[in-house]
Amino acid sequence: MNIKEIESKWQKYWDDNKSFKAETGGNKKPYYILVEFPYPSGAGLHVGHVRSYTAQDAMARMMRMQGYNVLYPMGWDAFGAPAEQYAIKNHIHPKEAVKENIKTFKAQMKSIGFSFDWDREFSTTDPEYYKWTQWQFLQFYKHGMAYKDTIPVNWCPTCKSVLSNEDAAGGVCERCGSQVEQKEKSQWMLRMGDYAEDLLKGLDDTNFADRVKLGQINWIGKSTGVEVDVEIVGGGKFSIFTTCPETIYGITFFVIAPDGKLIKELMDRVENKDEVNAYIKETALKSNMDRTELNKGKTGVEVKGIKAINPVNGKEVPIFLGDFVLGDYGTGAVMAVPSHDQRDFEYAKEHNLEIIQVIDCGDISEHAIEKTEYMGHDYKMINSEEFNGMTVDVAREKISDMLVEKGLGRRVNNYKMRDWIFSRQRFWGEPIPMVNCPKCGWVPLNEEDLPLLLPDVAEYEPTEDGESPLANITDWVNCKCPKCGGDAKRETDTMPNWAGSSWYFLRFMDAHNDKEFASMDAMKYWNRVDWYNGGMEHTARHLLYARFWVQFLYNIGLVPHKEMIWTRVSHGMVLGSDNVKMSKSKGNVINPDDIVNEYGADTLRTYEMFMGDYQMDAPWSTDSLKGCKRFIDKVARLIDKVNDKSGFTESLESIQNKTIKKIEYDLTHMGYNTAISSLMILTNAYDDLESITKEDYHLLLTLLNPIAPHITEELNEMIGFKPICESEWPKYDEEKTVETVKEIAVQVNGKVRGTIEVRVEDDDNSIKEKAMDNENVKKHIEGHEIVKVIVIKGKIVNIVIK
RNA sequence: GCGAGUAUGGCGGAAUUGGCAGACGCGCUAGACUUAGGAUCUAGUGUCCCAGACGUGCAGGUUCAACUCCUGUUACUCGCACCA
Repeated sequence: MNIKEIESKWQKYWDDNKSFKAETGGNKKPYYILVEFPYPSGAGLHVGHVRSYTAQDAMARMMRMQGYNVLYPMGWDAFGAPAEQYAIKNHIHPKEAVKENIKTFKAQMKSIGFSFDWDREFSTTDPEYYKWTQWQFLQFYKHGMAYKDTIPVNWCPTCKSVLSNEDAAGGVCERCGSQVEQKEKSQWMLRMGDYAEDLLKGLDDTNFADRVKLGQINWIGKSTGVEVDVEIVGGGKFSIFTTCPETIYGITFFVIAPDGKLIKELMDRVENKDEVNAYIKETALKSNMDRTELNKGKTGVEVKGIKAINPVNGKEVPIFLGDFVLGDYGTGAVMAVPSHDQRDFEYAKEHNLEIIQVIDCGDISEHAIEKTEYMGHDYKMINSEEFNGMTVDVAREKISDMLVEKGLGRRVNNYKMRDWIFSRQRFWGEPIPMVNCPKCGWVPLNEEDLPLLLPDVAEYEPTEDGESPLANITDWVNCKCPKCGGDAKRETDTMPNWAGSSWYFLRFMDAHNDKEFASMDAMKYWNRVDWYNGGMEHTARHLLYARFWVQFLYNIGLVPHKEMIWTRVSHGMVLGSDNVKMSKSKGNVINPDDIVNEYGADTLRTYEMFMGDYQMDAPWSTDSLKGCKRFIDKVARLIDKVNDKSGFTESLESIQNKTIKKIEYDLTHMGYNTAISSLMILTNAYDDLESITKEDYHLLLTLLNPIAPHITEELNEMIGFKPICESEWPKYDEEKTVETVKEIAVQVNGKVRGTIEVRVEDDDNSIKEKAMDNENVKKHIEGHEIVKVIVIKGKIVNIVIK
């Protein structure tokens, strides 16, 4: 039989026998392994998918044999712009395109032999699924977690389309190259900002890899500081946020955001309105553009006619507009202390403003000396009235206390993470189940009327003014208000791609439930995702959205844990053989189908596990792939060496036990490459012998099976064993993993001068004697004084001489 | 700029804890078997001035012993980028 036949034979066997079906319940210990479900693009499965799916597949296959009830599901994250674009071009419904793509992806996955439980398969675009995404949105709404707000969006005047930040990179429309503008739009928002602290704390209840936790922490971006009220000369006030209250006596001006609310309020009193308005306009054009290039200098204008008062010393200072201050972070206004903030320093130089040093930490004539440089030193305060002479960290606390006591300020935390903009002006997404009634305002759909289906039409160009294509479909838009029954209009925006992927792992626990998104019983049984693998590019945003979503569901009593994902790891990319990211334009794309056809699925799987450290990027190498093919062939050829003896070959005992232990460790610690290496070593040990027993061979095949499941099942059947996927994982004997006789190195002053054979039972003294007795060692210690001899059992002997 | 990660032969990469650096594989060299070899097998393969010395980006340090720990530094990759 050739490889193709063998592979389809076993794939059919697994399908027919539902070998990998995960039942909810039972006595076995549940274990939930999850890989990120893919976006089924027209390009088909990528070799990068194969890498992580194989890794987790190997883990799943081994753990099933070890007696776990393993849930290893697969589904489709199929809403999104590419399917919509494709559909517009070809005048078909995106669901048709998605159906085709899913078919391709599924066939590809099956041809590689992943042990997914296909009975739990679903797509985020299935009405049975997005019904519950909509239902959950309604819960957000009902708990005051969803609201409408007017915020600027990227707008391409040529394409008449709203663009994502990625599509508007550099301030130019990715599709047509026109200048992107800012347009105000009313959008649905989720109050994710309220969860910042909980999302930070929740990390303690996870086992995420350190670099993943750090990514989350950085994205949340907590900073602790003081919010200070500032009076305006002649009435009025505003607040600023600072993380450096110790520098407050160094304020020489304030800067407010051109896109903030404050300047609008003050506009009546502004003397140079034209200049200020021009600057506001200029900023609007610039915002969201790649500002790096544009901000070599610090632009800004003075707001003439208005002065602010430094709350701690009553000093009157000017107010400026500056686009480096963001309207939507903190209070939209900052105090400027040019002596101790480089950005303020540059601004002051540019606009000829006063610089007052308040920390005696050296020369500031060339650049500011910032917090990172002055904190942690014993620098003393100067020019700060009663705080003069205090060290910086003492002054920091004292000044904060003083501000709070005098009612001038409050200690607060600020977060970079904002509320979640939840509206997309797209057709191919979950419709937001809200109705706008002229009498009742925004009214949620009744839960029993879900799902709110997407209309079945084939034409959906975006509207002239940037509304979602749904706005053109009047039959769909016009509806009755669920509350008063009068004429009303539906919300035409749809949800972002991130919505459906924020809870899909819960659905897998109970995929066919039509009463709930998933039953509490099923979720309690599976407990949480034990092991979640995905790309580094999703460890910040997707994971954060998913955690936020789950924490909300937990708070309203719908899921059993506040964190439903225990371990999160991320894999490296598979690069082209030229060591850069695979892309059509570079012509370095490898199609997994071609590899399966030419070399077989087992070889592809083995190679992708062997190619390098799982967590790091690795370039594709067809030569290396061929090496893995040779290895598989070698394993297959060993069948000719199988003899009639029973039991295991004695001389192999130690290496066999060691290999079992190693594979178990490696497959659960992402050491896939070294797992294969140890299997190669075992194979070579077998190959060195005249013959091996059936048991020997069966063991090797079992150990290799999680990685190369087809050929191992076939060979295993040929020697008369029942299928490996229905067998138990072998057990090793710890005592037998230790070699009784071992060769260790003898060093003299840290340099290897010889080796000796030691037995496990040898004591330090006899090892020492053996070491001193070695011919070459003798030569090196002759005539020298021996200072000491270090014996590390089973490892090394080091003789220190003078 | 900030944060994180990485750096080991010609190449991909090993080295659970500080304990013989280069496992395993690729590539390469020589040979065997062959009508043939892009099959298979055998031997070799870090560098050099080869009884020895030097070698894990670079410069120091700690230690009997450092790829591993500490200090400084360089380059590259990724993420965020005026976050007060």
